[in-house]
Amino acid sequence: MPDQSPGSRPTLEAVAARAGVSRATASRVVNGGAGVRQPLVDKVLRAVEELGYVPNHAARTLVTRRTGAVAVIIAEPEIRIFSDPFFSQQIRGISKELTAHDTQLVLLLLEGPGDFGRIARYLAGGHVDGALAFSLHIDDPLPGIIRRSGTPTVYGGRPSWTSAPSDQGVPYVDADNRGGARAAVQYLRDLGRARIAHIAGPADQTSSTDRLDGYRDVLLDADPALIAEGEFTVESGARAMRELLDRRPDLDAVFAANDLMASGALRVLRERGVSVPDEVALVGFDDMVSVAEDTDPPLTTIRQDVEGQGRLMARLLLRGLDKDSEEARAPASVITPTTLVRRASA
Amino acid sequence: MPDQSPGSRPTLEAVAARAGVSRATASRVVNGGAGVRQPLVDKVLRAVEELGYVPNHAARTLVTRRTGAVAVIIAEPEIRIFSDPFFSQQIRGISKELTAHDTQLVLLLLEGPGDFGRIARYLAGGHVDGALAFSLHIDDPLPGIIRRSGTPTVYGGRPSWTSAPSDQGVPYVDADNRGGARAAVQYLRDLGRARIAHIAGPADQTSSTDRLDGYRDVLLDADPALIAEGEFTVESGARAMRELLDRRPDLDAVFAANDLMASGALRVLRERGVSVPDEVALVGFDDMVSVAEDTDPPLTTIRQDVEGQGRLMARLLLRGLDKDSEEARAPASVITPTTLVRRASA
DNA sequence: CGCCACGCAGAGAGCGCTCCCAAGCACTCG
DNA sequence: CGAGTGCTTGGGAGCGCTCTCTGCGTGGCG
Repeated sequence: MPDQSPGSRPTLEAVAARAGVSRATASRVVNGGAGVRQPLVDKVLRAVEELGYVPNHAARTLVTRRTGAVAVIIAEPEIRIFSDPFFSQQIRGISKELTAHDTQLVLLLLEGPGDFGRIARYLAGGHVDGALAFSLHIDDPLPGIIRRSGTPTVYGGRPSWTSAPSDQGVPYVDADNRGGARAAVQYLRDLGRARIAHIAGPADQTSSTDRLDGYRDVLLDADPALIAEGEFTVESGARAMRELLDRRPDLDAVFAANDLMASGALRVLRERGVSVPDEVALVGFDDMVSVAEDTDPPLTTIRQDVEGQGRLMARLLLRGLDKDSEEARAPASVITPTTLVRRASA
Repeated sequence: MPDQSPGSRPTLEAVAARAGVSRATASRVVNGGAGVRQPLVDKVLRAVEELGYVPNHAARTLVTRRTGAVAVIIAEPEIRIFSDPFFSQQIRGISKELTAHDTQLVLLLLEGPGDFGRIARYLAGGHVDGALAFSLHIDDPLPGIIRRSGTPTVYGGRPSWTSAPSDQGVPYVDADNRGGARAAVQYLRDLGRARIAHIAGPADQTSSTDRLDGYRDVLLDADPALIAEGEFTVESGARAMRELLDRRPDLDAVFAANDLMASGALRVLRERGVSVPDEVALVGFDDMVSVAEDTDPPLTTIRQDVEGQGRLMARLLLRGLDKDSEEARAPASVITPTTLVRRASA
């Protein structure tokens, strides 16, 4: 086959010459062939085949002003991205969707707090058509940078400056954290548990606060002593559980804001000889792969479709990008449903 | 008047005009300013600043034939990328190194077995200057595709068709799997264990076979019944452990080819009331974050510097790319050392 | 004081592609 | 039978940037 002729690759010009047509016609064929008569289409296609022609992306971008690439920006401190399959799954979903639309995925990981300048420059440089951004903490400088760069962006997780799920300003995709939390606590209460504690996530993330809100929705008058804060890690979950146990030894249920913390809590419970779910019922959140199912006992938890969220983000973005009417690019946010998964811990 | 009409970004032409120099001079300044007198440099820089000029990447690529981007190709079935922080860490290292060299990271996840064509087209399209590829199983079509595309590539993990670590053909970075395994088994033997079992990984990956080889290096005459195969997952580790226990109830140590399988094995051991490390000593591999330390008891394991490997891969690739002497681009492979981390399981 | 050499700036030619516009052409309709 | 209509096709002008090559100014040196 026409392997790489060492050095330069064939150009459209070459294809056109070989097919005996003009460059314009060759271009039309390569881009779908609309409005070109069949015999010519075939000829061009054959030439493409024979020459092993592949369009030069840079040249195309230069004139069309579309890069066919989307940035995925992850501005998360080292820790979480390691222990959390969350991003991997999210990215998998994004990748699926982008691939289906022939769009490339440029990964932008923030390297330290001084790295925002690079991101800003990159976005401003028009290297990508749009962006997908994650992990916004309160006061995160990223949204400002993104807005200023004018890059169409869909956020993963409700950005902190949006007030309500119905906020129309910035498009984002998020699980129904509040509703899920509500379901979890409701479930515990239906089980007859009366002193339901909550291990919350970091207060500067909306997923934490939304879940906490859900907890409070059900337990309007919850004792503050029943609430402890962790950082979404196993260790912090263990610590929070100890606090809780010390403050309210009489608690009979725990709703942890994620499975990692739930598993930490579980360990502490076991250490202290508290039986789960008999003495204390435990519910997590996320249905995290290779965590929720692998604890002992397996975790009852709230499942969210992380990969689906990734797909959705990409879809929303691409839709906004496709809109030829530049104005109509205001995709609405989407809240994805959660479901309670019953296992043995509650 | 030399303002940006909202929509189109300023070009070099505009900068040059504003600075009162030619486009060529402006270009020189933007690219380092070598051979341009100071006053002019300043003028151009000021113009850049005032106009908010950012070079158009596509135009630059078109003429320089360098994209300033590198592809990271992950051809792994869904499962592992989710449960395994391996890739995340590796990518973190890669990202660090690439960022330091102002190079972008394009993530190429293989979506299903039919997706190789896309990868091939992408590489052939010259979208990237080089590639970093992972997870090659035996008979993986990827290497062929990559080779044919002529894309300079560094592999992560020893590709199966290389025979020895000293193989000079394809540059790769890998941990000293064999040496690490040797150390693990040696350690168990020094502990006085006589019937050391091994839970191996999938036979079609070199990391598995290399670790198995290391095991055999120490236990030259190991009973085949002491070896079971898993798939690097918790569940498969548990299954393998059951097999092993059924076949050789007298075993007094287990070396698992990764921590995930070790943790699965641990669960089974606990279920069967076998005490670890007293009755059976257990050693894992990888020192996987939020696994090795979080099991009960914590895992003694072989640590490898995954992030460092990622950095190394990127560095090797970039070095090969930088070499202006096109011929000299044959970076050697690197084997990174492993260390034994003593915890409670052995 | 004049000539040569060298350093620095500008002009211009593309890189490969898309897309506008006009030319060509077969048909149809009046 | 001529003009009109609608498709195809080709020509050509750039997209924004780099880079070679030329030209000019200046300084050094004979």
